[in-house]
Amino acid sequence: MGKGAIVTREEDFPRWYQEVVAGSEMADNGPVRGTMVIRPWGYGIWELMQAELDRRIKEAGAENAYFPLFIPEAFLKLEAEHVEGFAPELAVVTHAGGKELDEPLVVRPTSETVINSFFSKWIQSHRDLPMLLNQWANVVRWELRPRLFLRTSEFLWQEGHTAHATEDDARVYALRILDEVYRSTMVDVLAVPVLTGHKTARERFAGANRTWTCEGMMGDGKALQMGTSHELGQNFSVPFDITFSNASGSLEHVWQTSWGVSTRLVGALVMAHGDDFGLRLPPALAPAQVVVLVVKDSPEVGAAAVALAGELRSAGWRVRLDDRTDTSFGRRSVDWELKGVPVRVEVGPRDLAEGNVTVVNRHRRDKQSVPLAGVAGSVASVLEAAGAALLAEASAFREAKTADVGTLAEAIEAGEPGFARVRFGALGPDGEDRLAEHAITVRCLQRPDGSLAQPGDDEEDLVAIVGRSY
RNA sequence: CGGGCUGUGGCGCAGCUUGGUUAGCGCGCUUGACUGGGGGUCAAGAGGUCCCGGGUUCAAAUCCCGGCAGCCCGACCA
Repeated sequence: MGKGAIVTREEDFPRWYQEVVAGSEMADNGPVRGTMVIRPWGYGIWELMQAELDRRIKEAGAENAYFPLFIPEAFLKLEAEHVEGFAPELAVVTHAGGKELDEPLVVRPTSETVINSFFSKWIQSHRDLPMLLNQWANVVRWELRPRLFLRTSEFLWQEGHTAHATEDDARVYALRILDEVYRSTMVDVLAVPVLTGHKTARERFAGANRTWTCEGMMGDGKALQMGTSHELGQNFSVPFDITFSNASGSLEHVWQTSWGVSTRLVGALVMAHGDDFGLRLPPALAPAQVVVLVVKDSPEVGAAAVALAGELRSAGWRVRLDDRTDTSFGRRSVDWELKGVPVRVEVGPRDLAEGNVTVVNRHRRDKQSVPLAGVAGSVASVLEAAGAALLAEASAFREAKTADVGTLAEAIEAGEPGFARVRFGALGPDGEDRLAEHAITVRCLQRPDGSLAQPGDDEEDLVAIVGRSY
């Protein structure tokens, strides 16, 4: 890969990605196409992201559990829309134990059906509600056209599944997850601004009454659905017979939600913040926040680098010491730049002779000479400002690429390179079909002020955010 | 399943129109030297069933026929 490999241009994105976070095996894994390989650096980013999500999920009251990978085919068929939505992308096991199975087993594409089969046993009384479960697992969807991280045939995710006594409870919880877990992680941790809203009937999850979504804009102006939270109504509780005795002793079906985000978020992070020189990581998600680089080997330089790394570590930062002087300095510094490490501290004989080191800010790509005693402070100020700076940059970018329009034709024009905001009713009855002819979809619906739709709202009066998507 | 396109060392490609010595180039890899403040320079070297099968020809990576594989754009989607 030469200089100027870009993530902000779609066609260069996968190659770029592979070098830093992914293996090169995705499209080259024999018959198992489009599965996922994540290199250690990328997985380190995922682990940090996962910890942030997991903490918020627990704060929202859900507990982690684990359910089977294999699902009897009959389970999926219980909910008609659900099976119809997933049928084409199912991987099915027909043989096991050396013989053909009586009933094929589906490798889970999502776990509503297995989990609900347990909910029906576990839930008896209103005292069992709400039941709030989450599972970290990998799922398989045989995608027609996989794309590294953004749409792999196998992916790691978290899927939450809940059961509530009333429709209102379920909706409130779905929205709580959307805001306090998803939006919060995306904005505050990934530093990626998102629009929240709900999907049109055409775009929503198979089996949901309402799908809430977080939509981000990537560096090429395309949208990425970064997470969803569904109100499932009683669509699963009726066929799976999940009932409870209410306070007055009569039997009712539960109201449910499900919600998930995946390793796609790693893709979102790269696509939203990457520049011509590689990844740019918000410090919260950087496996190494600072790398101390030995420019050229000498006893003084080596000792100073070790001391600095120790000092920064005890200040609480994740620090890597790079003293591999058998590799050229240029190579190593470009490596860390490509990986997106927010700060590099370069210790070389020339600076050191004057009592200085060089502190490089990856996001802004500027460097300054700093006295040894001031390094900790200088590093801290870069790291503390970096997340907000990335968020501000991405927000400004999205705003610049978003147009308010009044007609379908204008929405198509503005939706090609970015987003268009248009009154949903203005698109007309076949509006979504017309948009689709230009590979444009309604990403979400919101109230004109950007807030979430409320139960009584007339959909025609909501604003549609339209654009091209991954 | 529609619409474009491509198969040539590990990766990316040129060569094919107009057949002709030993199939080139960049990156990567190995060894050595000089280096080291931005994927450094120089030298030497390893690595090829030109996707497969058949045909035309004195001669095929190149032309013809038939296969196979893969990619991109759409439909599906966290």
